[in-house]
Amino acid sequence: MKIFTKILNGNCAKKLKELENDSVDLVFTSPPYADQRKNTYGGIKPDEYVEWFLPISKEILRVIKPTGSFILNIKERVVNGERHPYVLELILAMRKHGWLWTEEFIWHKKNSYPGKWPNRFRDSWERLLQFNKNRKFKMYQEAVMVPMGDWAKIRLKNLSKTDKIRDESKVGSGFGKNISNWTKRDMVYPTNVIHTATECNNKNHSAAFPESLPEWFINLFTKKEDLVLDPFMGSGTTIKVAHLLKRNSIGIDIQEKYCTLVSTIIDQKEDLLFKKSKKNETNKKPRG
Amino acid sequence: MKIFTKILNGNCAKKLKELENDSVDLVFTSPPYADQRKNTYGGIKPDEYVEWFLPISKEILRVIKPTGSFILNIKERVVNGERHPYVLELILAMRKHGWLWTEEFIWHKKNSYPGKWPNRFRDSWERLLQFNKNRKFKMYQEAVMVPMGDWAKIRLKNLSKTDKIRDESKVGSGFGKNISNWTKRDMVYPTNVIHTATECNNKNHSAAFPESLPEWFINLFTKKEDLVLDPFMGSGTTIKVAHLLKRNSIGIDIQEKYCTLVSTIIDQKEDLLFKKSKKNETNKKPRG
DNA sequence: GTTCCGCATGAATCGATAG
DNA sequence: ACTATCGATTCATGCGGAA
Repeated sequence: MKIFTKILNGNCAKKLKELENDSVDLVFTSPPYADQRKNTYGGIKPDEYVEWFLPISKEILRVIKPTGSFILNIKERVVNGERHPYVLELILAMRKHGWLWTEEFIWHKKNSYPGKWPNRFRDSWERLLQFNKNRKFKMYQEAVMVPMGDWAKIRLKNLSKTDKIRDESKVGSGFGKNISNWTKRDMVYPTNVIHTATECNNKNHSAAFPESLPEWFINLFTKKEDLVLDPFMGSGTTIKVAHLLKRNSIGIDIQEKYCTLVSTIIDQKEDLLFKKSKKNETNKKPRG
Repeated sequence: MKIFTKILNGNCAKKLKELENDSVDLVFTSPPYADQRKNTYGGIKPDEYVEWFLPISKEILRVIKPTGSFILNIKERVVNGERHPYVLELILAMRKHGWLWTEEFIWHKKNSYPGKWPNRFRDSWERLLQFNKNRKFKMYQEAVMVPMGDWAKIRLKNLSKTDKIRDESKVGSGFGKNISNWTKRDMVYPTNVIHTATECNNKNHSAAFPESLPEWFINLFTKKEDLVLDPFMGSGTTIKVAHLLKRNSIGIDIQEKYCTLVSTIIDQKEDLLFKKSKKNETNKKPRG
């Protein structure tokens, strides 16, 4: 099984034109938010954000497979004490151009940026918007099942303490039966709220999101040898995870240094895969 | 201190006209979602939702104080496999009519039990949209401070049955010691993600949300003797909590049976307060 | 080999000050 | 009046060094 990883350096609106129609299984990306990343993307103004993003979303719509999914990680800024509506406007605009707004996952960032303001608490969540070309898309739900977590444990404990069978009728819909099934299994399906901490430990290169985020969506929407695309690659978290999970991938970034960096890392990993017998040459802490 | 609780029976668009300008400190409500509660509100169609809600939101804008807040609990339905955009359109429309969209809190319903559909996981969150008349509004942030900014941990601390279970993957390792650390540590401000278990304790009538939800916002945005309004009262959770927290309140509902029921409950509680020889201070720190 | 403490560091936001 | 920049605020996390 040979996996390819393509890194393209340039403006993604242009570079996307080089890709074929209906060829990508999953687009997972986190574009620069409005007024952020000024040094690299020129800091798109909130009022111009939709206009800036629409041409890119059109290209993504072209290159994605009818069965593919587009996950867009984005959050609106506060402007003059108010949430700026550009994300809402973007969703509506993308729908007009043919995208289906299938779902909105919530990424709950447990360690969000600190701060206290008179009118506001810390913003600790971001949107993960799912768009599709078609009502029928591929989704491998079993790939992201989780060990039965807090919910089930607490729930089961409470149930066992009180009575199991009586109260179920009120809640309805065979609640009790399902419960007993779940106790036999160890895995349950997750919900549409994902909680992960942001990684603040990278000394060399800060990633916008932790690896577990693209990992979850790559497992959910692709299988091995499928094609993953990140048109705003940045430090390459998506691409690296895709490679690790044996998915083909294409990353695009406007900054050459990121492209070089990610290429190097991917090459190193390929090397490691080859030399898998000698596992101790990594930069991991040598025990003793 | 004499607290009043007014229950109005009728269509809220009309009944709201009886209220005075700039008189309400907090509106907390959960309107019927599109296509829900067909028997009472005629099952508003998603496509007509904005049109239906706008006259009501205008009245709310009129009666709310310049320093007041409007918390709208709402979530869009899935229609034909796609999230319907009526909530997004509503936010944009309300902004055009003068509302400020200050914040979007996320209510994470932690114990909504797992479930799945072919293309969809369990939906375990809802929007709590905050709208304001003015950039300057009242917010009593200290009233909702928590020991270490995570509600889940609070819950774990309070639930002595389950105090061995940790929210995340970190198991073992002196969990009990950590608990004692939490109690020593100072109070911190929460974030804009609210975790609450969905309570299933209402025997007679299903409430849209647990009491802890309006409690949090009433504590955050009002002080004692302020006025709380819920124009879609339903089973009256908001009104009951407001009364408990010594806030004046007005509840409106189109169904007479709800109005009668809530009135009865409030009266009963007043009786209890009398007979209990006023030993009723909660463990919350009193304000004002 | 553990456990514990100290420290740096984030897709931030507000209000004040300066041009 | 409007934009641009700066300082103050604040907390979960994971690392490294120390007991």
